[in-house]
Amino acid sequence: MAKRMVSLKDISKACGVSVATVSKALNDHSDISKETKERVREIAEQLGYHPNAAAQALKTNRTNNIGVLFVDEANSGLTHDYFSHVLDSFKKKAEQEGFDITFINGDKTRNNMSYLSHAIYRGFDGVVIACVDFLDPQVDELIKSNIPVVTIDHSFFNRISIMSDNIKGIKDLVTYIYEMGHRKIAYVHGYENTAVTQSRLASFYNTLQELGINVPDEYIVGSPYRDTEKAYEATKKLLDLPDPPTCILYPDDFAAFGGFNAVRERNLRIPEDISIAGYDGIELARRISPLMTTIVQNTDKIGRTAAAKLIDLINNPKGTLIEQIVIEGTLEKGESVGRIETVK
Amino acid sequence: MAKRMVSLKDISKACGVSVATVSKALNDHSDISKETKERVREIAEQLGYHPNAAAQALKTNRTNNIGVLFVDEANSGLTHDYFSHVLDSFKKKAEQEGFDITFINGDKTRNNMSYLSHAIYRGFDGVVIACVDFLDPQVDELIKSNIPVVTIDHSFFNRISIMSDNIKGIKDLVTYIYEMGHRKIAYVHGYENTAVTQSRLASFYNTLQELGINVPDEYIVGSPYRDTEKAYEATKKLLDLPDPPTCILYPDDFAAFGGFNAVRERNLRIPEDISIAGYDGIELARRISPLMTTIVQNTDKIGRTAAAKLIDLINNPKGTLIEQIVIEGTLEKGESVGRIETVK
DNA sequence: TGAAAATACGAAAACGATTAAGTGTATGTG
DNA sequence: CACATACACTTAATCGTTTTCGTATTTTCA
Repeated sequence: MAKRMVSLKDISKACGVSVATVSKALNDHSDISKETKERVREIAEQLGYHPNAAAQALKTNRTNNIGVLFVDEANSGLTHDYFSHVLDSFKKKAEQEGFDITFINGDKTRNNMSYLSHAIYRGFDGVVIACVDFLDPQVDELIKSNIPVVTIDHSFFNRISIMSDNIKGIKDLVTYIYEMGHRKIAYVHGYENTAVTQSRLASFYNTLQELGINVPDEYIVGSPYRDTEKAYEATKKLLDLPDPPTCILYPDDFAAFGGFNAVRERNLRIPEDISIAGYDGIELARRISPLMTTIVQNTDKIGRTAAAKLIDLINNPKGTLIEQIVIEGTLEKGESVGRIETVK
Repeated sequence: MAKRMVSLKDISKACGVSVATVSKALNDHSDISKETKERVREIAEQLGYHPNAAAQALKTNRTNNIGVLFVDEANSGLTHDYFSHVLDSFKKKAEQEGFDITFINGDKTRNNMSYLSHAIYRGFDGVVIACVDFLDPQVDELIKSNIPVVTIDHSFFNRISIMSDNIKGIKDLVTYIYEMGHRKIAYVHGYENTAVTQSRLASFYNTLQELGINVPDEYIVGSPYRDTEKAYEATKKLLDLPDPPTCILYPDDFAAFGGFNAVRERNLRIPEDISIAGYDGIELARRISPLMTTIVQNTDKIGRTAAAKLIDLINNPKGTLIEQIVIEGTLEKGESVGRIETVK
């Protein structure tokens, strides 16, 4: 950064017009003649001019930069399969619209900045939040600020949120499992402090109730998201039950692989002896045989919609309607849930 | 962003001192009295002051922002397991040092900005490049610019680069396989236009030669990185050979799972009937049984080192020595390579 | 032809921060 | 007591843009 940048002033000198004119020419204002515009642009090109984002931001209060807050409990936002896909899609859409993406973090080095402080400091035009502990007061502070915000997988009063359709997802999954003949269905669910878990669990109960099936309490166990080890242990307990389930649902595909391990350890076959279903539809789940029965999240649409809505809100702070958008996943039948005789 | 920010001027008024004094107080300059500093800080806090990154950047030519260029052939830098881990580690280290992370992209909306233009526009203090087509002229332009650069997994004359140790990785892996009794070892390698592939392939040949084993040409086949399907097909061909290998290496764990599929389809057991080895050590490879025999990349160290070196270079543009740093992975023995009788 | 309107450009302030140089006061020194 | 030094500030310029308000020139049209 040692080299001085070429600025409007340099172009102005080279062109013999004022700085104001150069600025307007480059921004295609209507009060500059065609000839001048062309000349200015040409010289700008020759001189290797690049606008200075900082100066622009300072003057216009617009950074064309979106802050991203992605922190999960394991502190691995980026390596989280589901969220990295969502983020990737978000990023693509945002870039198409001329926005850059910068991560928000609670800066420890400076004045121990809060998320909000950081966002203000960087002057983000808007912020997308996902995969965080929504109970964190810092997150709350950010959400309640007057920076345009979109949240993913958690809804807030008076904010735009994009949610994957967990109700329908679980319903589709359970219904399919039911149709395959299963009546003894267990659910290793993620921990319940999140909206996601709550809706899935509710949907699980509702769907089975509608189907006229009752679920023994011991079929419902908690295990952290993305934890193969805990899922493995939970699975063994389920298999040891006097009346074990014929099919087990997991919080996500990762955890479901833990289930695979437990089942194989018992020398049981999937899906002949026991059926397993995941959630999310991560790449490997759809590649490793037996192909996982799962709900494939539409991460692409989630990310894209989040970006579109946020940008909409940025450009139109008053006119954009606050809504909660739900995006459906699709059932991937796979091979890990098998058809069984309905004994009943 | 409608609200006007509280600026130094506001503090200055409230404190009854000049703006300069406020600035210096906040930056802990030595020519401000202790009492004034405290008073200024207190009032700044009360007023909810946040520095303005744009103004600071404009004045100081420092953004405390690092640009990240991550684009792979599938255009999915973020969802790429290995790189997302490296990036995550890079990000953590950079944040610790007070830097933010912003993605570089070839902006289509503005003047079809090149990577370099984008970097200049945003005034990145430095740039990290990985996972890209290093033959792309735009990448070349960026690397040759006078912006501090660190590259990952590709080395350039006169630039700092961080590379995972592919030579040693393959050597360790092959040696282990040899020690397990295997003499007929095939290698489904990634495509050869990258430095990574070249060193691995070279190391494969060298190691086996040192061990006194010769490799039939038909044991060496190319297949894209992270492509289970192609690896699956390649594996079937290898298994159909008149004298099939007893162990197959893959470009990465993803591809190795493709091998798993092919092997299982033939009703062969891993590792009793055939052995398989991956590369990278992705999470699932170390969780799904049979545990994959693989080289676990030290993504944490790679990312951390890249960040440390880049920041070093930023703070010390002349004094930092240009070097190529190689970071070793570790052999994960796993269960997918079995011991066999050496028939010879 | 003369006034109004359109056209093309410029001057200057402003955004929020940093910093070199200058100013006035208190303290120390011989 | 005179002078140098240290201390604690302030003044003012500056970073690169944008934008409001003028102004000078040309065009339009009754």
